[in-house]
Parts: sequence; structure tokens; C-alpha cells
Amino acid sequence: MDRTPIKKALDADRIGQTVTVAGWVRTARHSKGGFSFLSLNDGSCFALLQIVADRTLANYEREILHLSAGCSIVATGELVASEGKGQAVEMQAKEIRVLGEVDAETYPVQAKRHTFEFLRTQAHLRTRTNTFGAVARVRNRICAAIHEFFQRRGFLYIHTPIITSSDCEGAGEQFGVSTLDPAAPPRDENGQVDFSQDFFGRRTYLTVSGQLAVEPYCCSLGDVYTFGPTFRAENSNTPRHLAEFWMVEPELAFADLNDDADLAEEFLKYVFSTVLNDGEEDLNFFNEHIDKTILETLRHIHESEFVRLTYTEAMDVLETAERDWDYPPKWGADLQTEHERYLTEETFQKPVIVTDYPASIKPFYMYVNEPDERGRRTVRAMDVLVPKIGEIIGGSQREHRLEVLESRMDECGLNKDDYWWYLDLRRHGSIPHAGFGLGLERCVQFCTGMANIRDVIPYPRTPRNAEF
RNA sequence: UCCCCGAUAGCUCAAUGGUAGAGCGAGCGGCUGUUAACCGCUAGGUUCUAGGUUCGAGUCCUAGUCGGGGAGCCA
Repeated sequence: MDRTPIKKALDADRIGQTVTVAGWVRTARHSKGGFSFLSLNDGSCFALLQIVADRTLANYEREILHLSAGCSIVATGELVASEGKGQAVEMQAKEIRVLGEVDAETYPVQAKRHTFEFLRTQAHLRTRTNTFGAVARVRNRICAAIHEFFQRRGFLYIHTPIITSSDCEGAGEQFGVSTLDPAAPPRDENGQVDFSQDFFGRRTYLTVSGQLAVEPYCCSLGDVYTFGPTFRAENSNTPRHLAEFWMVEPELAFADLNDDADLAEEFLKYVFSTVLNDGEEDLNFFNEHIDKTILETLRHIHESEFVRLTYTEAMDVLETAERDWDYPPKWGADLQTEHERYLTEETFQKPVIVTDYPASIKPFYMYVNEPDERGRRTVRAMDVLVPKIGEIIGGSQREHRLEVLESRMDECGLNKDDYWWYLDLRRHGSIPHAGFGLGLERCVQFCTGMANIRDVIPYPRTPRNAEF
């Protein structure tokens, strides 16, 4: 169909042109005076195109008068300067074809305010609302910006596998992948399920991170990144967690933790400024109706330098804070949510990169620092914390010294045979390298102000919820 | 998984242990270059499920299911 996106139809310099638009009626206001106002959305932008239809249309009485929210139409007409107040441009319809009618009695998305909880039960139709249309466009722009950022810097986009066989990547519970009959799986002599007869001839899982699989590419091709779906079978019931989410994981070659932190900061600033520049219409909506601080926050971050401090320094800040903690800060324990919020929202009021965490609370693959003067051992890990969301990025310099890595794996109780290829990278031409993971949905949350992560992914998967 | 809160009309919510209501939406009518239009009328209910207390339960008790907030796990 030769149609003009509404985004283009609304350009003032198109006035006088005759165009065809297609979309879904958001609201229909009928006057018995013999004309109707149809507000049309086609997803190309936030704004609606008002179509004026009058009884000179052949199907006015029969069809147009019965149009209501949700109906799909194709309209052809002249773009004219609007006589009304709410819009500069509108269409004077010459022909309107009704593609799909709506049973107004049962159409769930009414022209009124709905709660996000209700709209989650209508995930197939919630995209027809202002909020979810805007979320989809911002999410798209963020994804494009992510690729732009890395591509312009020469990073290779690597597709790491969704199905993996390493069962302890150190990042949470995994979903099993199997084609065995769950009601009657084959069993070995000990009565255990015999996965050697499974599709892959071994136990397999959905990936919890592409990091281990992307490191070999980093250690041969240089700077790389992976960007894909990630799965965690944790029983997490929070507005910040999903069982299926998207993660961006760059891996920098010949790099240390400082390079990693530099990259993370530049990366976030690029993504945020892109959304600010290109998503103005949608962001204005979020700023007005969802979170009144979102524009100010994004601009502020773009202009300011991220705070960088070590875990030990952060502990000093927290320990001297005049404040009653639910969990008093203590060196060796992980930062609690209340601690992160204090640092980002009160002490510094901007993103904070915390580095060099105690080795005991971080995974085996992180580079081990020399013990400090008090003999405490840390690893070159970093978390990028932002106001409200908390941890948006987690990363580290990787341990590239074979002996240190092996002893760390022993400490963590891992079977080194399972990681033979990962260890091989440290045997043959090992290099210092570093990387991080950004949770896409948390980034979308941060840019839109949407409070619940289930509302920034099309079809959220959470415990007990895989409808749609 | 733990703590707290909630579930009543299509949606958002009211309703001292005593006949279940409103707004919005929907249908019909009126009015209008309208714009979350406006005005009038009408229809619409197994009060989440299963037990229990009571003469009587939307309301009180127990268990469960689902949802929300907080915490943990993390991105």
C-alpha cells in the first residue's frame, strides 16, 4: 500500500498535499451535524492525525458513524491547516475505507486511563496505548544506538549461543533444555535421568550470559560485543527482574578495569543523549505523565562525570553516613539496595561506578588484585549504579593469568575440566581484557521512567507468567 | 523465597456484620469545528476460590490462587 506515515503527514510543509494514511482509530467524535473527527495513530510517532470526515463520504452513515476506538482504516484526503486548537495539521477525508471493525462492547482498551497491571493482561493490545507505543519506540531507538555506538568504534557483533552446556556460569539458576519426555525420561543404572540420550547428548541450558562465549572472539579479533536474550530461572518477584531479558555485553581487548569503566560511561552517555535527541516527543510524554524528572535526569547525566570510587571507599562513605540502616554497611558484605540508593540519590546524585569488590562475593573469572595493606583481597569488578534503578551495568577485568584463574576456580568449587576451552585462552597468547553487561530493559526503564520492568519488554516472562 | 498490602460491574474504585453503589466505558437519544468533548436515559454483579464463625458475611477467621510494594538473587 502506498501510504504516508502519520509522522510525515504531520509535517507542516505537506499542507495542500493529498495523501493516504492507514492506522487505528484512537478516538472517534461524531457530530449529528453531519461530520466526525477521527484521531488516527499508526505507530510512526506519538502524535495522532485528526481526520475530518463528513457526510459527503459515500459510506458516512453506514460505516464512519459506527467507528470507535480500535477500528482500523485507510484514509485518503488533503492535508490542511486545522481550524481547531489541538493540532496544526489535519486531514480532510475524501475517502475512508474501513479495514477492521471493533466490537466496542468487548474491546478492552477503552479511551480512558488504564492501570499497567490491567494492560499487562492485554499485552497484545496494550501497544495501542500512548504509553506502550512510546516505550516500543524508545526501546527501538536504544537498541539502534547500542549498535551504532559499538559499530562506529569498530567492535564486532558476535552472536553467542542461546543454548549452552556450562551449568555454572556464575550468574544464577538456569533453565534446562531437553527433548526428553519429562513423564518418562531414560534413566541410568543409578536411577538418575540419563542425559546422554538427550538431544545434545548432555545436559544443556539456556544461557545466563554470553560473556564466556564471547571472550574467545575478543582474544583473537579484538573488541567485540554480544547482544541477545538472556535467561535466569531465579524466583525473582520484583519490578527490576525478568526471567527472560536482553543483555548487551561488550568485551574489550588489551584493556583493564579503567578502560572498561571509561567505555561504560561513554556508552551510557551516548545511549541517553541519542534518546534525548531523537525521542523528544515520546520523552516529553514520559516526563509529563510517568516521571516528571526524567528529562532533567537524562540531561544531567549527559553533562556530568560519573563518580568513580572503590568498594572500600564506598564503605567509608556509608559507614560515616548519619543514617539508620536496615543493614549496617560492613566490609566484605555486598552493597544493599539501600546503600546503592544512598550513594546515587543522596551522596552524589548521579551515576556511580563502584570498583574493586571483595573477592569473596564475586565470580571466579574476575582479575584478582594484590591484597591491600590490611591483607584484604579484592577483584577488579565494577558496578555502574544509577538513581532509582540501581545496578544497570555489571562488569570486570577478566583474570587472564592461568595459575590465578585455576586457583580461583578451585576456591569456588568448580570443575576445571568443564572450562577447558576457557582456560585454554589463558594458555595460548593470553591478554588482559575486560567487559561488562548492560541490562537492556533496565536501560529502557531508566530512559522512560517506567517503574516496572514488565512494562518495557513486549511479552514479560516472570515466575508463573508466560502468557502471550 | 521472605515481609507487608490488596482482589466488588468491561475498567477505576465506594459500601458500621443487616436489600451491592458511583465515575468512566458500552447501548440509545440530544447537542456541538470536536479533541480524555458535553447533557439525559438504559443495560450491566456467583463481591477471586474452598472451608469456617454467625439468625445473617462483600465485610470476621483459616487455607489457597492471583496481583502490587519492599527485601534477597542480579542485569
